[in-house]
Amino acid sequence: MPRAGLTPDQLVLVAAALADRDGLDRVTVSSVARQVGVKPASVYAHLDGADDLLRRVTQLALTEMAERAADAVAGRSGRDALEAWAGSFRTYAFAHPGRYAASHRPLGRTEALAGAGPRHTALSATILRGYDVPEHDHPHAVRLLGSTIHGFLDLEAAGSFDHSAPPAADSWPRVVDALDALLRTWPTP
Amino acid sequence: MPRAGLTPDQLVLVAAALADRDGLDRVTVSSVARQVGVKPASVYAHLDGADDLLRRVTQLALTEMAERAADAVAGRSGRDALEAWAGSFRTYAFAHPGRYAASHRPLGRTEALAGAGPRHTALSATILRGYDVPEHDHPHAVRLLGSTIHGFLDLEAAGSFDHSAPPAADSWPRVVDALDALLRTWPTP
DNA sequence: GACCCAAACCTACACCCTGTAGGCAAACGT
DNA sequence: ACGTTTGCCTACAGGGTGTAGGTTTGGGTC
Repeated sequence: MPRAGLTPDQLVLVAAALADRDGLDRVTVSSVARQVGVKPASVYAHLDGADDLLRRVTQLALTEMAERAADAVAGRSGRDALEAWAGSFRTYAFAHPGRYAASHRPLGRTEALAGAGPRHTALSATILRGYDVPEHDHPHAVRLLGSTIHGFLDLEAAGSFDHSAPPAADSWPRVVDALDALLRTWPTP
Repeated sequence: MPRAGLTPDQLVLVAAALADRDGLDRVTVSSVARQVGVKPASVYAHLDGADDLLRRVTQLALTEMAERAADAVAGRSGRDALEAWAGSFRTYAFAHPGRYAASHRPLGRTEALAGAGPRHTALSATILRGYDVPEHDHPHAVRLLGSTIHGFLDLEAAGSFDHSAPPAADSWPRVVDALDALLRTWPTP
């Protein structure tokens, strides 16, 4: 019986590919083992079980999204930056639906702070720098942006927009428009 | 062995209660059977398996949410209506986290149209009636509202706001403010 | 009131996934 | 060449899904 030469990172990449192809719920220790031609028990030597596997896929997705978002924002500001930033998430969600779904899984405080979380925070701050939102409202504005973008992509992926016209793709630019308008005329109570 | 007198609706209520108490992922044919004091196989006489069970919980949640939202909006308009409408979802999400999670599960076209979907659509239309959004932009506006509210509640439930100040509850009114402002000054490209 | 039948619930089973224990063999260092 | 470590294995326990087929229960019928 030849050795497959497994590594945790390789297994995580396989799991991510499987998530994108078959859906996140089909990612199991067994399916990953099958995919790499190994028995399930062997996987446990490299990963701490199913939870650990999924947590790592989540981290991978968050990291990849932060990279792509940073690339998209680079050299842009204001509305351009917002559009590119939001668009990078949508592109990623389409290209990697399983990874994107994984990115929503709750993480512990430690993992969240150790992973790509801070990079996402920094990127949001970059976006806001192009607008006149008061400093102390930044957390609210960041949460608003995150909520709207996440909500839209989540509902779009779930097919919630499929039952009414027009196509979801038509609404996306309007949603980005709306967020831009909102940041330009940020309401203070 | 006395009869338990199971009905599909009763099993779905048990499943919903289980979802709220233990999390949606703990809702299985087996756990529901255990809860009502019956063997798993017996449940299959009343439901078409795990998928059917979860689909029915989804429908239940959507229906309950439509009812509460309708109650909240009744007699209000404009900003008041928006606030009450959005608030009803948040209240529901807190009171019934498992049901709320179930409400996100994708439904087939037929089920979506047969269930509470149209009632939610009608309610959204009621909200928009209090603002001057052009008729042909209504779908976009509805999607924006839905995306932001769903996104916020989803991220809040996942604990994504727990790692930064201030508490998520502080951001909620600001998000509703923002949506109100947006609908009042709806941007047309 | 006895009887019959359909429904409700059961046992038993096959299959898949998780996770642990312990075995064998390949690769590595000396 | 020879241990030792490491990688992958088999075997198994435990739990979930779903099916097949048996048994009991309770309501309708005469």
